Amino acid sequence: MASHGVRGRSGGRPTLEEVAARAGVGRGTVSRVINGSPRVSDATRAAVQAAVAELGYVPNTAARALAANRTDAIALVVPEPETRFFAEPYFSDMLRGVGAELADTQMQLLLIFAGNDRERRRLAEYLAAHRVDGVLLVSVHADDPLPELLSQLEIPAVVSGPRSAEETLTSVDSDNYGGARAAVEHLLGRGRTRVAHITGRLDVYGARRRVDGYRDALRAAGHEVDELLIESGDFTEEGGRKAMSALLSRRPDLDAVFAGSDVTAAGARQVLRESGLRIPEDVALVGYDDSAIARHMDPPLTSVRQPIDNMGRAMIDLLLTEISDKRPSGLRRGERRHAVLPTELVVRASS
Amino acid sequence: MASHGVRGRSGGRPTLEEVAARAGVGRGTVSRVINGSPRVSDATRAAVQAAVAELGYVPNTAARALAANRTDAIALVVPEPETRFFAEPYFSDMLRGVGAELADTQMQLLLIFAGNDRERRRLAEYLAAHRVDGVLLVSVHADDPLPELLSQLEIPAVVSGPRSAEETLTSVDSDNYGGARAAVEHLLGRGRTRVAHITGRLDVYGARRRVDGYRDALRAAGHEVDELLIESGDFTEEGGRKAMSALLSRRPDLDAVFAGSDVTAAGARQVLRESGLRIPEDVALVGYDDSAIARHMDPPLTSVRQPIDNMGRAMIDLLLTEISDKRPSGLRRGERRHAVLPTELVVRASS
DNA sequence: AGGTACTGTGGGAGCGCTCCCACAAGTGAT
DNA sequence: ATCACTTGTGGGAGCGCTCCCACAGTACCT
Repeated sequence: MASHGVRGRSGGRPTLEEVAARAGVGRGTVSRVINGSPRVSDATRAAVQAAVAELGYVPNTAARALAANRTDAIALVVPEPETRFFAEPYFSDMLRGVGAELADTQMQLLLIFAGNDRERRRLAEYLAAHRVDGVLLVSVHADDPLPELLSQLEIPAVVSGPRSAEETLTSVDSDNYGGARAAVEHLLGRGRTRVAHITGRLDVYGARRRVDGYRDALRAAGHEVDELLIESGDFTEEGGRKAMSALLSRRPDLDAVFAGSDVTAAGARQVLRESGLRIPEDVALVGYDDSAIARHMDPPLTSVRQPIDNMGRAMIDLLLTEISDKRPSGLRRGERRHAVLPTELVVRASS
Repeated sequence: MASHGVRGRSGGRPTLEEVAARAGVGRGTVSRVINGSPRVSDATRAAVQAAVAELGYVPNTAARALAANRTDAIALVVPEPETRFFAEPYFSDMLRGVGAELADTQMQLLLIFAGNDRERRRLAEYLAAHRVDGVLLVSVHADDPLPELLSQLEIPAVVSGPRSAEETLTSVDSDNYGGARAAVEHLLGRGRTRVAHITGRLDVYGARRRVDGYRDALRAAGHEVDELLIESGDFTEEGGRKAMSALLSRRPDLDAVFAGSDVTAAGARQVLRESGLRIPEDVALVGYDDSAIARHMDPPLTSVRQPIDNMGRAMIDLLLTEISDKRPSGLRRGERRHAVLPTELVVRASS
């Protein structure tokens, strides 16, 4: 009878029960101490902590997860192939912020790629098994079924880069509107009067917000918006080249360009050079993202920096709130939250 | 009484018991089907599978982990800061291999950085809590306490790049000896007779093996080893420059250089150029790693490619075997294993 | 006929925790 | 003295699974 279920005993690790015995208290009390409940007297707490230290007690995560119905893990879902993940600094910055914010939590971060169908199916299973308490979604496409799945499964989730102004998921974004506005105001402040804009992909909400910022900056400064100075791009270098050519043929007298991304700006720069225009003497150029390209361009590119790591931190913040809001059975506190973080204009030689 | 412990019920997910009831069998039988035990009749299996499908049953990982004393998760531990992880293609290649090999398993991969003391402490706690069934260690330093901790906790582990010929952990490595030997034989085959070698950091086992390969290739071809043609480097570009200068001053008549890494080769190349020596006409150059540098160098660099993604696959393979060897209580089958994967010489214009 | 073996199955016990009810003891208002 | 709280504590029940023992049924030897 004594030697009945010695089977598992997970490598002889001490259990809550043993700690309780050692400290001369009940199981519940040890649990309370471990979980930081305030309803424990100081003396008892000290005794329990001593026992924990002596025995080298470490809670069994699986048992906790089973009893409490939570996993203490959250997933960072990257809906891109791994290659892109490594190539774009966006993700590593994001990961850094997320990691930092999570460091003094006991939450575990899982990195999950969902770049192809197979991986997406696996992710769906994973979520169906409720193996995480919450999900961080970086850059979702407008038609992605994932958000729907998440709310169906009632899994808390936070998305970076909302899909629209009516985003249903809690979201974190940088201030695209404000960033664009600051960029244009900077150009106007430098005495430029005919500021063009090469947009990003307009099915991306953030790109549309940048256009809004561009327009409002002009209006606020008393200029009227010349639609011929707006040309849509797609975030790529090639798109930047095409758009720049179009703009130059329509408005050869333009004296500044605000590009939707640094890469786009790089494309625009090529065309400007080929047209014999000097940067910034003839045409000032401003990009967006403040990526490595911006720093290494000739001349160095003025650009709008997004606080990506802080976005990561904010995402964790919101997610943890959602998770704990959900915990006390049923009733949900707080509304859908949308955090918008300020951007910063980094002025360099191109403007 | 009926509504007693409805508390958790994890979002109303069906349980094993419910599947059993639906299929008209016992709990044990369902468990057997789920876990692919062969001791189930075909008819019963079909009935259970139908019930599983109808109910949309997904096993509860926590319960399984608790009962079976395993986690179905393994950790990929990167003993470097995150920045390095993103910067070096080594890790992304490794991750790709690991991911691919794990794809048709139900094992979950955790990526854990242990670049600073804080992270290392966190990792230690993590391992102490036995939150993973096994650990993949990529590139351990000779004095790292991690291997010791792992064997103390009896956690299966596989390391890439053994620390010595007596590595105690199961290891996977590429054939440094063979790769070096092939490189040197290639140079000799091209008619070079005075082949120098700039080594890697000699506290790294793989670098020492490359020196062995270099020596043996020369001897096998009937040359004797000229110690003045060997200069130690440290895998860096600066180290390559210094070593090359030293070699040139000692042996101005050398006609080939085998460098310990592509980066080292890049350093050597600079010095050769500055000395007015042409590559490959005057001096042939071969690197190691076949990194992006090699392809983009002028002239493109002949280099030894390591099958990093396959190393990742092999590591998973070995780790899974260790884990399952450990499972059936106590007795360990098989010895410490050391896999060595073949390298490939990629010939380009520099030799 | 009796043994011995194997196949397939049901279900008890137990994994280590959290949750919550019960209850003792103390505190203050009535 | 009584009631009503509050604070601190113990421990039962239960989370959903796996493991393993027990046992019925069948098959194949002596």
